[in-house]
Amino acid sequence: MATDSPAARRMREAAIAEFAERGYGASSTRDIAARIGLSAAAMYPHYRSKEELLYAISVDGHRGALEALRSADSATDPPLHRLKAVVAAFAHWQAQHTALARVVQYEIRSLTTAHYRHVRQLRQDTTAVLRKILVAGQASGDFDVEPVEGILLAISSLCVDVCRWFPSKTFRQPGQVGALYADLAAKIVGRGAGDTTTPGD
Amino acid sequence: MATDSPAARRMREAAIAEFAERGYGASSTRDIAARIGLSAAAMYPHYRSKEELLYAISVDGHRGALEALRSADSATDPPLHRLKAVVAAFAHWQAQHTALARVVQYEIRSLTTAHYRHVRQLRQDTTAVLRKILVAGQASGDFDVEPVEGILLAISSLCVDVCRWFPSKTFRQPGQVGALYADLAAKIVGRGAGDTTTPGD
DNA sequence: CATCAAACTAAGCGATCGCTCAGTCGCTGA
DNA sequence: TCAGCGACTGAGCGATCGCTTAGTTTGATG
Repeated sequence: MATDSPAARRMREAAIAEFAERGYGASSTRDIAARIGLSAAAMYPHYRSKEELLYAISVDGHRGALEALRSADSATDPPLHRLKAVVAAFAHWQAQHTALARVVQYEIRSLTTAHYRHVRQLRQDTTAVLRKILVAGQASGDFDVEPVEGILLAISSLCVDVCRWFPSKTFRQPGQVGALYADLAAKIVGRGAGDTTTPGD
Repeated sequence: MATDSPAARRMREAAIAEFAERGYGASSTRDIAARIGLSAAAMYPHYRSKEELLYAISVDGHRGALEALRSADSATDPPLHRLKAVVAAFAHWQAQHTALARVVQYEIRSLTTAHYRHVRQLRQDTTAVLRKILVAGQASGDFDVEPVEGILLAISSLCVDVCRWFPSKTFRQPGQVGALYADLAAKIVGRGAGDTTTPGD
């Protein structure tokens, strides 16, 4: 399907807003189409079904987040610098793309099993970026991250959950969240008093 | 309405399972009733509407979590001990009541504005339990939690998000999560090497 | 200008939604 | 014993759901 045409893109944007606001199950294809002034049937030249629209959004979102993490990382930097950069980028992305992130995080249960499997792979790729850094830091002695999988889970969880509450009364700018979370991650891995510079913010 | 009768309770349990699995908007009153072998109309002697059923569940859940935090706290203990106890209880509750917690955290958008306001108060009460401890620890010099609202948000967020991923491959028991998160909270407030005992696990 | 493909609409399909209503059933207190 | 009441059912209301179909419009291509 031609999911890269301007109309298809606008449909996705409308659907992101609708899905984030009401949830996939409570959103109607009529309301989504109406947001951009089209009739209910206008979706079907671009997406085979409502679920395929969700799938396209979900893949887009997961790829975007993964790309944000990867481009924030630089394997030659010291572990703490890498960790802070990647955590800041992750939290920043979730805050920057709140609506999309909510769809990405909360609506995956509505995907077909085949589509879910693809998306799950992208999620694992994302986690892997952080895991590599933690393992490297543990090996070099820069981090104290035992148990690694637990710390990894917690740091990921922290970043992912940003999309649930952002923006708050005290946090309105994605950069604020990125900076705070980079510092928190540093504290968690046992180097709170170390490098206090946060790349990317 | 007689929302404390055995039938009403069973309806809530069925609805929790359904709402957690599919989301409020995608759940039907027929499917909920069918879970306990009743007809679609059997809900209405107990709840005026589907939304009131969600509201009853939401209030129940928020009260339960709040009570778990409060009964884990003891104002005479040292701040670090209090923090670890309350964080452990919070994370433990989210893990123990995954389905209920998901409804509580993700479906509040489907409440009427009046019902939402009530529930929001309960949420603020819950946050207040943690805030008191952080402020006390900051005042006594036990904690380094600047900015307080940021640290508070992060610790709360960490606990709340447990319901999204629990159980995972490496974390199957609520006590595990409680213990890990108590240690993380201690590291975050700047006393990772201090008291290593975690009450309540 | 004629042709064709793709985007889009109006209408409507069958299914399902939340909810109502008339009536049945079984329990309870006088 | 029996009137009354609340829980519950089966049928069904009007509305809305995802999606299909037939037909119109538009813009690019020969």
